[in-house]
Amino acid sequence: MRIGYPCINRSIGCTPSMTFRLASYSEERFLSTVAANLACLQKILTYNVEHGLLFLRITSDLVPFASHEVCTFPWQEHFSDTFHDLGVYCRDHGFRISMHPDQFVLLNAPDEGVLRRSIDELAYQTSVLDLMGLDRAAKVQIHAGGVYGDKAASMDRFVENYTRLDPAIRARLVIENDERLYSVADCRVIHQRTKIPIILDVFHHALNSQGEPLAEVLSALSKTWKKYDGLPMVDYSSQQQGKRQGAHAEHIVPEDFTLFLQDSQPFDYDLMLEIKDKEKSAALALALAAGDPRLVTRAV
DNA sequence: GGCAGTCAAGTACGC
DNA sequence: GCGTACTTGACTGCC
Repeated sequence: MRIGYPCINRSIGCTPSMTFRLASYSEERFLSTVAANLACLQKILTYNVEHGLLFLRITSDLVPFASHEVCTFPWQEHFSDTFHDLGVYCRDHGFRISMHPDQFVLLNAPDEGVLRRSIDELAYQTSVLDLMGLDRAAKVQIHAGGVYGDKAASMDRFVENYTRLDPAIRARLVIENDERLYSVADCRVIHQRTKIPIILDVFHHALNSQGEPLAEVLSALSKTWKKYDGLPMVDYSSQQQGKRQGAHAEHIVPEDFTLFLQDSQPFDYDLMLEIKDKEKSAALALALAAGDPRLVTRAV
C-alpha cells in the first residue's frame, strides 16, 4: 500500500496546474506554462519521496489544451527528454502514478462530438504516461459516464466504444464507481463484458450502493486487476461536515481512517486520498498507517 | 494586493 | 425548453 494525494501540493510554492484562458493562447504562453508545470511536477515528486508518499495523481492541466484543436504544437517531441527524466525518477523511487480526466470525458456519450473530444483527451493523458515510459500499472481513471435516460443502452455504448479504443488507451483505462449514477455493481457488469479493472471510491460507495460491505467489495474488485495492472487503486475521502452530501472534507478524520484501514484488511491496494488539504492529510494518514504491514514508503 | 466573476469541455434535474 | 447545480483550482478584470 502506497499512500498519495491528487495533483497539487499546497506547501511547495508552485503548481503543476498552471493554465490560461483559451483567448490568451499563444505558442509562447503554451511552452512557458508546460515547462513550468513539468518543473513543478518534479518538485512534487521530490517532496513526496522525502515524505514517503509514493502514489501521485498527475493533474489533467499538466499540458493545457493538449487535446484541444487550438493546440497544434508537437509538445510530445519538444518535451520528450523532460518526460523521460520524470519517468526515470518515478521508476527509481517506486512511484505509482495515475491520471483522472474530469467530468467532460464520457466514453458512452451518444453525441459523436462529445465522444471524439473524450477520446482525444484520453489519448493525451495516456501519452503523458507513455512519454514517461511508465508500465501498465500507471492508470487513467474515468467514470462510466452518463445515463441518458436508458442505463442499459448507455452501458452497451460504453462497452462498444471501449472495445474500439486504441490498445494504448485500453491498456491504461480503468473505471471508478460514482456517487449518483454508476455503482460498484454497475461497474462490475461493465467489467464482465470488457475486463476493465475497477477502482473503488470508498466515499462514493457509501453514497451509492446496496450496502455491500467493504471487504466483500475489495475482494471482488481486486480480482479485476491483473498482475500487470499493478495493485488495485482505491480512492478515499470523507464527508465535509455541514456541507452538501458528497462534498469532500477539508481534513482527514483520523478515527474514520483508522477504522477503514482495519476494515479493509487483508486486502492490499494503493490509496489515493481525495482530501482538500492534500499532502497535510496524506502525512497524517501515513502516521496513522504506521506499523500496517501493507504500507510502503520507499522504493524496495 | 485583494476580491468576485469566469473558465474548453457535459449531464441531470427541477421548474 | 431553459436555467441551474455540480466541482474546483486558477485566470482575469476591476477596485
